[in-house]
Amino acid sequence: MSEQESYYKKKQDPSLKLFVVLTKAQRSVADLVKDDIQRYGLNPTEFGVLELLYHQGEQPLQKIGEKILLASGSITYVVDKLEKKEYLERIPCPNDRRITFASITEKGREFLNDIFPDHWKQIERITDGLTDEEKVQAIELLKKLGQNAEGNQN
Amino acid sequence: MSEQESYYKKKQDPSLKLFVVLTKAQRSVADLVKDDIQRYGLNPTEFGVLELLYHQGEQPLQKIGEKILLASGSITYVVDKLEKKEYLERIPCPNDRRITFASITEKGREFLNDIFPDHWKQIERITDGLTDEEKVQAIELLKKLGQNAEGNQN
DNA sequence: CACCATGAATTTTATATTTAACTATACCCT
DNA sequence: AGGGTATAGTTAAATATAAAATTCATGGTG
Repeated sequence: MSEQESYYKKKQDPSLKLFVVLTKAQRSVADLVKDDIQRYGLNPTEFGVLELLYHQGEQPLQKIGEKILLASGSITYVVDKLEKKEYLERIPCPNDRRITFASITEKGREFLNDIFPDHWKQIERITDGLTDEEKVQAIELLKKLGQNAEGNQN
Repeated sequence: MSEQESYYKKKQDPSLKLFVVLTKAQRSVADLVKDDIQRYGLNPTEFGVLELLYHQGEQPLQKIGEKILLASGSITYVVDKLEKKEYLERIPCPNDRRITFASITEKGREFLNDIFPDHWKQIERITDGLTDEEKVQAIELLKKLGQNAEGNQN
């Protein structure tokens, strides 16, 4: 089989196609969500950290890294930025002096309360290419795909 | 409705859930593909550019940026790197001296021919959480989602 | 108790990417 | 032809992220 034939055959392959289409869709969606978030003066990472603290309460920096998938050095960096904006504060752990908690401030909480409604509306708009039934389908498939891929990490 | 209730209600919302799950799945998959590509000494962007030239022939740098969604400054950067590795060369356009083409070299072509088979195998492995039928379903849904989101960019 | 392996956070360094400013060329248009 | 405007690519600066080295604290074990 020639190079060209081999390529055209491969382009039909569901695995490869899925990878390409997953990449593009996520990129398109993420770019629009990013535009939305930037209007509020945050980038998606900062927003993600703040959201985490809002919903799950104060966390050791370490844990934040695990949940948001960010290297420890990067955590220090974004927590610094959020602290400068006064949306969170560092709280030393009394029992274990190696540990520092990050905790959302009242200002941070109010900030999120202010922007959530419109933010959610934007996400609905951005994803309105699919009906609710299709979204549920997509969620199931993506969950399966993602969980399996994670498990493969060795 | 309290903040907490509002949050828990929102967590059920298919749009928001879809966004979260799309982000995570893509991240898991992309990380593994990245590991695969790095074994060959490239990062995903370099790989993407090279693949584009392999499949679609020489391109004005400008066009590469449009197709890969990369700012013009970044194009210069990755094309420089690929040129240093001798996987591509710059070719000035004779008709329009503003334009420079990037063209894959023989070395670059051989390189991709060497790695494609295993690369495809890896992608199959990474996506094997879904059956072929599910992949086809997911492709349709993601295509629809992505195209619609792109259209929203105004 | 003293030592050492581990773990958490920071610091530093490297890499990737975007944005903005700049240069050169081409096109238009009267 | 000349002047204005748009386009391609590069350069430089700013930002984001990852990777590696460093510091400090803890807990276990000989």
